Amino acid sequence: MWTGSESALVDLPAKSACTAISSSFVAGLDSLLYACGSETKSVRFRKGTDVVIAGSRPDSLYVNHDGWLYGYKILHNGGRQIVNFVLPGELFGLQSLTFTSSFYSIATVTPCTLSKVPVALIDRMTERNAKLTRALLHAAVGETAILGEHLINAGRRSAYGRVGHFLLELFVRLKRGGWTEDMSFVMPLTQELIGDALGLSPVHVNRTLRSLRDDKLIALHGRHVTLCDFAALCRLSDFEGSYLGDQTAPHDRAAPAAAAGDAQAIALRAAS
Amino acid sequence: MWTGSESALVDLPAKSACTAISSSFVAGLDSLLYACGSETKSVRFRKGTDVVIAGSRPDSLYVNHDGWLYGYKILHNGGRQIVNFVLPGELFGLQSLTFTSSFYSIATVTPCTLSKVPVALIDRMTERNAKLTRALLHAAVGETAILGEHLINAGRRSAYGRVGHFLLELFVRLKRGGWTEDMSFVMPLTQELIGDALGLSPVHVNRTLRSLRDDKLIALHGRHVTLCDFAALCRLSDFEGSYLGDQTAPHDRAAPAAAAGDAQAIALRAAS
DNA sequence: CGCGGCATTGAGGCATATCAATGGTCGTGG
DNA sequence: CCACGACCATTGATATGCCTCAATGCCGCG
Repeated sequence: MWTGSESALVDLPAKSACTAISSSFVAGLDSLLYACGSETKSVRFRKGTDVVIAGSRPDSLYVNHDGWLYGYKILHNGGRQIVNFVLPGELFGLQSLTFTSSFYSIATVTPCTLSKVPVALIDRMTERNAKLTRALLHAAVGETAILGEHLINAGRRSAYGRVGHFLLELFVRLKRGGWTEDMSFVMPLTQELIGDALGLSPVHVNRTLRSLRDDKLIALHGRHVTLCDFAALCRLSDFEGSYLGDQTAPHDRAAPAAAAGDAQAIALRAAS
Repeated sequence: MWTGSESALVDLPAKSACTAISSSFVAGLDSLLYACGSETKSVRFRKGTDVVIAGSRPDSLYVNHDGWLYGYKILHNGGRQIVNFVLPGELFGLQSLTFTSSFYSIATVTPCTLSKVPVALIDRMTERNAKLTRALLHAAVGETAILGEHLINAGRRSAYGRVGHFLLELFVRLKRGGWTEDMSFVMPLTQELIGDALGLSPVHVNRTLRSLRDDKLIALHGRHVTLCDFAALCRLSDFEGSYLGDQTAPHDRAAPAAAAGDAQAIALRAAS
């Protein structure tokens, strides 16, 4: 077992917020933030606090610069289901554009710096600015792709497959923003959180992680996760990452010069 | 057991396609269909056929007029997960706007009349028409809400709760389009399809339906489902239908004259 | 009339949940 | 610097919800 200090790991490694935002697959959003800086507030939250409460009237869309959050719902039998994690550089709260109340609570896992954009502002801008609206549309569609994959996870995969798939997805999403190092990353989640995301009990998450470790597929050192055999993990969990990346809009496909990695630049242009 | 002829049930009751479409919560789309009728093709599919194949390059967005379809994915262990059902008056294929390949196959349950709108056309229109783009955005966000609820279903509810929740959701979604009668509706699904949607085996779906029937919560007569105790069903399955309806956009909330039921008219105006 | 698809029911097995106990690590305060 | 408490990971033992296999019967259709 790894025994070094972990204090530096709870607060994620420092990175330029700018890098984190622009690497988001909804990168168009940072143009938005610049365009209306006066109405957009930067806010900080400590770890373990609720940013949005289920049932309340939502009034903002958020860009998460550097922390981890999760959206969840409590059932009346006491169970909790985590619907999605919000990683550094990703946004959340799109539902506030369409619905009059929040379905999920959103809580922080780590300390977070968030940009808070009033819905009213977004609403005003989308009336005129079709390109911004398109960027938001792509973000929403990207979210459906991720949720669909989570549904497949919970519905039809074994615990082994679920945990494997989960780690692979985190890795790919973090890699986009440069939050990985080689084949490893920092995961500030408890096994209970993982269980609530995958529909497993915390002790079974523990046993499953142990199996993955015994099978030399992953390595754990404190909060550091290393994927030792990426290909084998993909195989056992039916992971096929295209639902995460490859965010090239149809009209961009026509321009062969635009490589997949340019999605960021494209979205930037789109929201100008 | 109900023994009447079922031939009329497999082909769902005839209704004006126009009614069906405009009752969709993405009602803005029918304006689109009118606006560019020449490029939009109306197509028919027999029951049990694939409309979209997973992995292929998607080139169209579809409006489903009168049938039932489902989106699914096959895992390499042979399992199938159904991600969503497409009911009469709903649209599908939004992912083609953002991704270069389809993640799911889409198949028909019943005969279907579909309007097929080329992505290129949508793409051209969304460049200029912010209101259409907003309608699509709202459709996409609505889809995330439904998928999130399905995830909660598969992850944290018992079989009993899942089936109950599933029937309630179908009822509410069908009711929007006028496809219900009192507390009952026609459900052209096999128990195997239900199982693949909920992450259950077909035999367990059968036993669960029997329990619900024994408990006088539902009644089944052939393909007719009747909800005998709506309130009790909601309680046991944590059902709270606001994630389905209530699709009032933020800027519409400001106008108190716009009741929830006017969402249709609003979207119509929006895409004009 | 026979065949195929689907619902139904029983029996037994397995994956995962639940309950319970232990120990490690960290933060806090004396 | 040490003692304490909170939180989390870990492991064992037991319980159970759901799955799998298997057989039967119903119904519609060719």
